[in-house]
Amino acid sequence: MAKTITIPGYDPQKCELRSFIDRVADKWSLMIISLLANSPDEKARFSDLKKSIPGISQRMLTTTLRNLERDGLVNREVFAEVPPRVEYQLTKLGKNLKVPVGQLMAWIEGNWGTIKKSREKFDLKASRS
Amino acid sequence: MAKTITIPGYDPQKCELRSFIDRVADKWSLMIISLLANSPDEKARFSDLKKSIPGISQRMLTTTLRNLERDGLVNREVFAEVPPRVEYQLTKLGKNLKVPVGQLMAWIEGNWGTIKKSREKFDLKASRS
DNA sequence: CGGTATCCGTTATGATACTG
DNA sequence: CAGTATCATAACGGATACCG
Repeated sequence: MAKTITIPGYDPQKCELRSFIDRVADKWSLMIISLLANSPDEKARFSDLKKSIPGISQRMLTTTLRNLERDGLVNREVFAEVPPRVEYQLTKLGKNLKVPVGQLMAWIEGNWGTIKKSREKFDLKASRS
Repeated sequence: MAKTITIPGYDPQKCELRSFIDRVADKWSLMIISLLANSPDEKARFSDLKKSIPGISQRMLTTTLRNLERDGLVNREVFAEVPPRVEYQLTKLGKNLKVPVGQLMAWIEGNWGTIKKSREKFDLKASRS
């Protein structure tokens, strides 16, 4: 009979982990959080973010920032200027998240080579069958 | 003129960060890694994982495990028994990833309440416009 | 500059049925 | 038990056009 594995201090039924994973783990969020974390004052304007993230569309940048704002990770400040300026800054909660996210990014950076090799090996083996 | 923000020690052009984020950050991977990390011996069989992850379909569990295996994070061992038994175990690399993933999960666990409140507040404000 | 609205193809994922 | 195969559909996300 199958055993249920449990994670200490975490109940998958109670905490809808998935809801948050969908945020941290979507296509652009981690990237945006890392960029903000490494900006002066942990703050950047829309166009800077757009320029700093290769391949992101305006639509997705807007959408992702809104979601981060909704989660209280990012603050949005509009300046009444012409042309308009909008700045995004990590909130206290966002700055806090910076730590684990930074460690994850560092891990990826450090192990990317190994992962790539593993993928090649796996794909090669798969193609021979 | 827009400034490009850079992350120290990480070049978005060189390391295809996105490829890996897509893995760690997809719908089920973090969950599976955490479960394996908290299993005895960091090892569990297919049916245990299935039972421990509310809502996952058999297809997605298979797919996700294959991808984790491809990245060298998880090892798959088939036992020639009837009925068959298949065990998945974190590799050395996977055990290593455990650390940053665990911290992220702990962060989520600790801040989930705050995030939920922020969402409610945001949605309420949005509905009044 | 920093959006929003719309259209639309691609991908991700669930349901279901079948298999060694 | 642990898959695979097939189908259907929902969600994602890019391109484009337009606006304050």
